[in-house]
Amino acid sequence: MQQTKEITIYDLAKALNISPATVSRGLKDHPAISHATKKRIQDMAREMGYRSNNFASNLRRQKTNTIGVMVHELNSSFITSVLSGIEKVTTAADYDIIIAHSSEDYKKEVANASNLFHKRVDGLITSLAYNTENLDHFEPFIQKGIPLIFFDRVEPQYPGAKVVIDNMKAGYDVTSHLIQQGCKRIVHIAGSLKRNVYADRLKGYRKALEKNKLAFDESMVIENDLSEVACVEAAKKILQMKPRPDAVFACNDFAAVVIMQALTEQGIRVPQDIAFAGFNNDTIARLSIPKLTTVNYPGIQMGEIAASHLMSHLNGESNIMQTSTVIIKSELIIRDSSLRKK
Amino acid sequence: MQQTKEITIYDLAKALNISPATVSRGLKDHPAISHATKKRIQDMAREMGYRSNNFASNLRRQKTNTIGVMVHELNSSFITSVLSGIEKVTTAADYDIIIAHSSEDYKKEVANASNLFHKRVDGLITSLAYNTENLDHFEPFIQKGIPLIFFDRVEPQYPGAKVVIDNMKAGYDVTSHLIQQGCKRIVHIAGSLKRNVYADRLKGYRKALEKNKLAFDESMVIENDLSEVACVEAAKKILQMKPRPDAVFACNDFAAVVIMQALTEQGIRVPQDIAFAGFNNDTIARLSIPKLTTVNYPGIQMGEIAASHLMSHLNGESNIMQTSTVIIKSELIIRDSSLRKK
DNA sequence: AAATTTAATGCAATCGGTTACATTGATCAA
DNA sequence: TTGATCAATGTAACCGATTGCATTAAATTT
Repeated sequence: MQQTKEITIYDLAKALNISPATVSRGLKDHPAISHATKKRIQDMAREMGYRSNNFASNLRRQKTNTIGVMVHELNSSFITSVLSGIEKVTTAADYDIIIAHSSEDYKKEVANASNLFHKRVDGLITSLAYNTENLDHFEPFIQKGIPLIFFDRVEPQYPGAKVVIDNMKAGYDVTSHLIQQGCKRIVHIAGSLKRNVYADRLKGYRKALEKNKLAFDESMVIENDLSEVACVEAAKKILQMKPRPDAVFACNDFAAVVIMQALTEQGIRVPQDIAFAGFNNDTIARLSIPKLTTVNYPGIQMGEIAASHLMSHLNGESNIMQTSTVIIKSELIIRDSSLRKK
Repeated sequence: MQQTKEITIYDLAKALNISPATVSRGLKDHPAISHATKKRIQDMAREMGYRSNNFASNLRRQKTNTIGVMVHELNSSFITSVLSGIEKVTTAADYDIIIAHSSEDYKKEVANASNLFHKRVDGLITSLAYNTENLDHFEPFIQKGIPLIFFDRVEPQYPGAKVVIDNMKAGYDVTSHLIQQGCKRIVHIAGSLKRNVYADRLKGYRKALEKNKLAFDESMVIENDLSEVACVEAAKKILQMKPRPDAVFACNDFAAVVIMQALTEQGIRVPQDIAFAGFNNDTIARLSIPKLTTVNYPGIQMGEIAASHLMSHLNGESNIMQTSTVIIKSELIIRDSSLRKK
């Protein structure tokens, strides 16, 4: 608790009998400072326990070297992959990141945006919350010309930079696969259809049905918030459907596993009675019994691409507003939950 | 991209023909400012799109109103619960939090600590990484009197504030439960025994064996990093043990489920042939088949307690260095994976 | 009416780095 | 020898909000 007084470059300057300017330069390897002086400065800094004051520096430089990352949740392996992709790139470019999560809540997303804005991040990477209604909270960033890049859950109308996968194609692929396995009555569990990712997967689902001359039945699509409670509810609904569906394509792995479990408890066999497919390739997809067919989401790559676009914009090497949407490849991973033919 | 010039309190002052000091006070509801003036200031601020400069403020106040939270991973529901507990308390106290995660890597933990130190957080809440060897990287905080509070994974030697559960008791309870279910050859999957949480659970395991007059067999304890690969490896080892074990008590749910799945694939029935218990009550414990017996970790409460201790220290209401260890209650959750008797 | 208290606002120094623009002394070319 | 060039360092003005200490005017007391 001895509350050592904070050492500043002025203290170092006095101790070394040189000017604060020289100290400042010496600490950051400025070319004009002689090697000998640099060493003296750095040694003294270490000895006296100096730590630079970021605020003073940021205040003067009008730059924070920090970027904000806003996500809807932390607890999916997709999101943590994206984060690690972002971190890899930003760390290399000597930027810090501040992670904010909205717990899928629009209001909290708004609060987080405002917070990051006041923390003066140099740029922002974002995936929208489940129930985000508009992009007004990003206006301040746009006004000040702070670069913005959306990934995964994006707003189709927004004209700026986005990094996504082709959700329609992925939805199409999953559904086609189920059809190939002999399924004809496929339930689709969708998240909020306001979100591009869910709306597009539904489109892909419909397209696959059409292509295979299967009728689209509105009552086979269940839109909910993908929570455990909602999925247990959905499972009940599925049990009551007549004739019974022979496949479930859920918009994420968690939902798929919850429903799969609820049905298994009722004595339904997977995949023989009902085949299952999820989305995201979360850890749980490998740990369920049977293992879950899903779509691999290249999270790390997504994070890397988003971050490196942002970095190159900040370096003036490119303009993010001219960057069109980047679409990353995803891939279907077939596992036991949908394999009815060998 | 119009890069509007940043508005400062000086601009507001000029526009309103008053002093910057009054503007500063008016913006933060200082009692000495008249109601009318306050309103004029706040209206003008809104109109001109003013945003306060945190750096200038922090620099002047020598305080950031930000606390750092360092965790080993983000992808467990235990950790996200702790975070939400912390957020609840800090938000109410008007503090921001910066979350840093080490991906279970000591080096990254060191880097994060240094980063947060330079960001000048007013306090730090931490759970150690898997392979953290010492607490040297916290020295700077201690030197400057920045309050520090550890939770969950703590260093027993550290004399300051800690929030933990009674891991020994929890380990004892789990093991006793398995024994009650008729298990006599119980494998224990431990994480790094350098970490208190794992070492203590092992102690509890041994104590329960002793109490029930079962011999402790070193070869029944497998210490690994709890990764998927290591657990698959462990499952193989278990298969080769003769006579075959009749229970597995793993130090987290993920490990338990991975091993359970690997054994199930070999035709072993759970819980009849081998009973299972995990730890943490992660989501996956409810989604596995059979559902997993585990120990509930009161994450939210842990976060709340850690944060509120920190807040009251920062408010000068108490001294964190005098706070002894806080032990929170955990509880055994019995599910199908260990129920051999009804 | 004079003295005192209270309310509202202003002045100016301060927080600690950064950097454009000197300054100094030394080295080199002519 | 003189002027030019260069390397190394110094000077001082920022960046924007905060706050102790005035100051002024209005309200209240004596």
